[in-house]
Amino acid sequence: METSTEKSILQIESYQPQAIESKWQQAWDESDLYKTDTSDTHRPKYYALSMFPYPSGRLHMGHVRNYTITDVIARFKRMHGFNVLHPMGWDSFGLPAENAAIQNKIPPAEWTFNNIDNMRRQLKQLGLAVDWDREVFTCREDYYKWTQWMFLYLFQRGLAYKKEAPVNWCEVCQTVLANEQVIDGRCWRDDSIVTKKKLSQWFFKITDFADRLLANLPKLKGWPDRVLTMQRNWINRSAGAEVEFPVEGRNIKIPIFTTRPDTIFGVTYMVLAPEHPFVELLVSEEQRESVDQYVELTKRKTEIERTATDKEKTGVPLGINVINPYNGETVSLWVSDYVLMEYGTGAVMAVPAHDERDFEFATKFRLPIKRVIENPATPGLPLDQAYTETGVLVNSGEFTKLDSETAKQKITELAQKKGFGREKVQYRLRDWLVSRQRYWGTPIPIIYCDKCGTVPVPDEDLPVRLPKDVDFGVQGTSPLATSTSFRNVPCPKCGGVGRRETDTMDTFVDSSWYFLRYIDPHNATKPFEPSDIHHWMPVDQYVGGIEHAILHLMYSRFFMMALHDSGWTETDEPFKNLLTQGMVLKDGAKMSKSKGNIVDPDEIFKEYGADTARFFILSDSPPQADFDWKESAVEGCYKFLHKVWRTVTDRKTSINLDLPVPAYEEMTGESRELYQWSNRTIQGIVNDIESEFQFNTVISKLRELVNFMAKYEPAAGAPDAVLSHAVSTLLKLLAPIAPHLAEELWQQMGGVGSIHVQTWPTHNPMALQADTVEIVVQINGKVRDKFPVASGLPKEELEAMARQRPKVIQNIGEQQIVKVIVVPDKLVNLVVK
RNA sequence: GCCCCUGUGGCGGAAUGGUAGACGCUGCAGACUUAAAAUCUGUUGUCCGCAAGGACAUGCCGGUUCGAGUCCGGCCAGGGGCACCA
Repeated sequence: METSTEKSILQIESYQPQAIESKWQQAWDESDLYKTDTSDTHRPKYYALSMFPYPSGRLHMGHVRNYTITDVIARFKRMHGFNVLHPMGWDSFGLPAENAAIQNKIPPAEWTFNNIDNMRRQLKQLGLAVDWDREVFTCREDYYKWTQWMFLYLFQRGLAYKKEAPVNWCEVCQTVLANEQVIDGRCWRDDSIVTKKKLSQWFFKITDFADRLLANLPKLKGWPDRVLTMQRNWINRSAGAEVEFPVEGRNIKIPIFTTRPDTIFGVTYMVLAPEHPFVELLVSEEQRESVDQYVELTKRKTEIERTATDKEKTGVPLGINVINPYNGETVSLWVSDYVLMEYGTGAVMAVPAHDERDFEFATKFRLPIKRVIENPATPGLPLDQAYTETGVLVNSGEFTKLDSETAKQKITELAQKKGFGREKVQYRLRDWLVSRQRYWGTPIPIIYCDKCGTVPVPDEDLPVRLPKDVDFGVQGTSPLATSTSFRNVPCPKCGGVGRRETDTMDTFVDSSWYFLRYIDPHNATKPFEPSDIHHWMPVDQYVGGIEHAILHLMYSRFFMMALHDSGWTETDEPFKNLLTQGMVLKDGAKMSKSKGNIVDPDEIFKEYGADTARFFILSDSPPQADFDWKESAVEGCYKFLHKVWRTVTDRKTSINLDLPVPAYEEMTGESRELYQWSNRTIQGIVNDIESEFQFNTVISKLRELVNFMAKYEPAAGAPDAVLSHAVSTLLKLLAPIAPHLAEELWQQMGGVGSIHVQTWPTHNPMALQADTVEIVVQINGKVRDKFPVASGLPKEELEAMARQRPKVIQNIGEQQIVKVIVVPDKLVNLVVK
């Protein structure tokens, strides 16, 4: 039986993560260890940023992974002498708070702040080196006041406007959605089918920046290719021409957009989108009934039904012709839903010979197919499908025999000269719809007045506060409309009767500038101080999920450009380097409530401690790849941290961190080898971190070092200088990943000051190479023998040694050595014939 | 259809053109223990062989090279983005 005294001694001596973690978290907090003085410009700056969380109430492993990665980077940079800014905040407006309000009768603010309190506790338990004085909350007045300011900033520059348009409506969320929030015709949030509604809504003119958003992409060298490609696809620039086709017998011209003006002599009909205003205007009396029917039918289709590519083409003629301005030919005008009103001009010239869709349509409705580009593979043969390549023009009047590229130019030039067309660049990107018919968001600071029209709320009246006297359950309109005190206000311009805009902003507006507020979070007179932004922006390393590849990352780029253009920021790109971390899986499957395979961070903290969680989540996969959470592997990490503890504390009597390291030349045997291990580890880890933060290999190198240390027998009697150096090195290298354990051992070994303000160890270049190396002997590239040798021997000597190896002699036999390749310290390859 | 990424043991994954499988997880065998836990040691790609050793192995087929997981060309498979975008 052990006595209680023995037990307590045992407890102190063994690794107790929970005890040391809360102890150090408190100590760091009290000593303001992680506060950032943003006015200190002596040290180089480093801005490490995680995508801030939505306060759902509980941290999930995706958060743990995201914030651990950023935290390790921040700590690593701090130990490298950077003045590091590593903030945290809350993307705290949004629909779930409102749903909770309806379901549980809790005010959205209360629900949100309760969640924040719990999640902040969890983040602190994770041991993040975050400056909590800079915490921002997008749902708090001191933040959304400036989101409103941003809206007005855009409004005053013509970049925020209201228009009536067919917009995406989600029946479940009871609000409109931005194009970026509709995925395959479904709502990004709840997967329900999105319908079109014609509504008057606020938009941000992101299309004004389409070219710049695209042109800057190659400059973002620190971004993953994947994300750049996604943004490029989303913006989708096409260069071509706009050409006007006059309507026969009417004084109307229909503009069309085409990327293939070289095929314009092959136009055999023209098509309008069903929503095109000219449909109503141009339809003949005979065709009116069938056209009306067709348009009506289209309206009832969902976006998914309409845009299915495998669907058979449908359409109706309008009973009127248009004239091709190039050759005077008259061709019939049709309406069909394969033409989209939102893209180009909502009208297309149809060239069935050289466009697949037109070919299909023309075949079905027996419309003429006229070839104007020669297919070199089948010259003169009838087309059985559209030939969509470029080539040499035929049947094209004066442009015949030109190649497509030249023809495009000349044909466009002619239109320009004659005034019926021009060069045009078209983007797929649409303006960003920012109105939401929801309560829990930033109110749009606009007042409508019958006399003055749309009036911005003056800056001094900001913030426009969210009212509390609202009915959350109201359908189809913003709950803000149910507050009469909110809604009815005097016009700021004339003092007459006015009424407030009752929609709130898309929460993506809130998150489009939060990284600027962190730099100057308490500024009461401006959203931020421009000179501080100049120093701190761009963000040096942004870390977050791939799901924001388009949405948040493009919106933020747009905001930055808009702010830059009036001198508010020096740079026009917010994020210099971007790391998109992979998902956290559990035994190969995505963690989800429905599968019941969620691993709760709190349980892990309780059972193993935060250091194990941090260590494990970095260990098994590189940060960009998906990560599989395996219980047995967590256990392995926990055991390793115990091993670190034992390895260091067991050798305490041999450790003196102040002891100078003897000259390398004087080291011998095991201790010389240990010193080499320490130095190789330092160099290897720095390389791993600098090449895209490969923390998984950082961890394997730490394990190798500890494995060697665990077997190392310190010199008896006096403190061991080389071992002390190894311990000091190990703890510093471990500090960013397992900050609590490293701090505790550092203090126990007599370290001065926090380990987290120590300078990162540097390697001794002399000690990187082991004293003996194994030379591989290859014959014709195949390994035939190996032998140990002192490192650094010259090539000739290695070759001579290799030639004398019995195995080599035996293997070569009668054959002649025709060539020898020697890689010093590595291999000798004998080429024989 | 267009564009991007990824293919390596039972698993996660390592490999500046130079010993493929580091480091782990799992499994197996053993030591310590009355026993268990913890810890430690060995072993763990496949096939042939008692062994020494040998052959085959990085999705497939070619090429460059003294030497290819790595570079080049062509396929195949998986994942992702865009898509009746004119």
